Amino acid sequence: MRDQILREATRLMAAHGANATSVQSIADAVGIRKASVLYHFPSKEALRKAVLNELLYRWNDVLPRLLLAPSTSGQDRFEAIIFELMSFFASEPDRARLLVRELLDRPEAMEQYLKSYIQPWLHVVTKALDEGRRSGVVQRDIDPTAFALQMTVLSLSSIATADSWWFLLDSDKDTAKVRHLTELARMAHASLFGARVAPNATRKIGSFEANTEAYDTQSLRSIKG
Amino acid sequence: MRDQILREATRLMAAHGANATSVQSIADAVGIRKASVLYHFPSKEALRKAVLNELLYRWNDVLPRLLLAPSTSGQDRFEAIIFELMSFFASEPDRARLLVRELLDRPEAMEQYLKSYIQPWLHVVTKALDEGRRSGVVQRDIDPTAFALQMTVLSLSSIATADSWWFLLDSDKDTAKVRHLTELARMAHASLFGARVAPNATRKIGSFEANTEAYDTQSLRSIKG
DNA sequence: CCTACCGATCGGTAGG
DNA sequence: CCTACCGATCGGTAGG
Repeated sequence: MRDQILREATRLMAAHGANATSVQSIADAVGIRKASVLYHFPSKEALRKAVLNELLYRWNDVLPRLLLAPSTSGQDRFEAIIFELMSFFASEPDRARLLVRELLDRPEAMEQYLKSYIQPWLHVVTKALDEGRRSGVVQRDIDPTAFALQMTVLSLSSIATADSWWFLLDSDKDTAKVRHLTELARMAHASLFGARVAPNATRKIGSFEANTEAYDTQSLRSIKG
Repeated sequence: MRDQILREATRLMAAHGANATSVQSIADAVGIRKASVLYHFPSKEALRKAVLNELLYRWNDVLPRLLLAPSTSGQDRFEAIIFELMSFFASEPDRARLLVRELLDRPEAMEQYLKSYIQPWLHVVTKALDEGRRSGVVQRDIDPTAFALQMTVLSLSSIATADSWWFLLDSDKDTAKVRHLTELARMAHASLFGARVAPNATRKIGSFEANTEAYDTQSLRSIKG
């Protein structure tokens, strides 16, 4: 039951914001009384924090795959990191929406979360980018930390707001999503390496198309690569 | 008085969201009674729409400079468009915050706004990028419409959420802002043209530093180029 | 632009 | 996990 409350709270808070989500609306979605929700979570604030912690806990599932990977400065490594980043949000857009809302609603409170969850990851990526820059693989005039942050914000927020503007991209929602993620990956590649997309990048982008099925909870028709 | 209400409403709704901003809090900020706010604007919904329309009206100030410019496909033109885009949000971050919130809160209602205000602009930029691509100035594998959308979303949302994460970039807020905008411009350039930053791009980036003073309403110390 | 007031809903509690 | 209830605040109105 606790999990069910958490799931509905995540969905509603991602859609309308934590402030605009009443405890009553969560209770209705679960099918219980409001007082019962407040039995599992002592206050609405506690529920909000639980939702955010659950989200960041999932981030810890994906982090090790990035941090423990060998610290080479090859293109493959950077492609993999960007792929994981995009997949994390694309596979569960509510995460993206919730995070953007928290960044807007509680900037000072998010600092400690970013320090715990993003700072270490950012440090490793910055180091790898610096190496790549010295060895000439990565563009010389890049600002490694700023680049990593921008790519994170771009993945996060473009997926969070996609429901509003995908129609500008294509009348078919699935096609729009593929074009959205493909161009995102291309921009990341070009920003890092400058030149045209390498063969292996095309392979990576291809896997987005397979991954797109998990982009939304709605059932999506199969997409051909 | 109407303008004063509109100004405080914009500020509060950008900071906390329209749903979380009470008419009472706006009245308090202006220094009048709640009923007096509802004399100038018949309902909270009308006030919210007035705030959004005011914002989009300002967008119409910047649009002509982009649409009426000669439709060449040179690098200068693209640099100029991206500069206007970034300046529009950087000079008034409340705009960015408000727009991101609206995109999240009312995706279906935003469609008509995007159709009126973004679609025509997007069409022109797409055409120019297509020309540039054919003439070899712009990267061949670019998706023009998706690229223009991504750059808009990136400028918009990175400025909207910057208060949360600028400390990850630099302990000095002004320095962080300059690095943020400079890397944003570099990414746009590299995504478009692939190679290193051209001399004229450096000039453009330089003007961001002057522009940064308007980044925030807080007083900022002078930044050296 | 104000005072005074409306019903509805808010987060939360008592008590079982 | 429920019923029943709390004071506070919500958007909005009547009437001046």
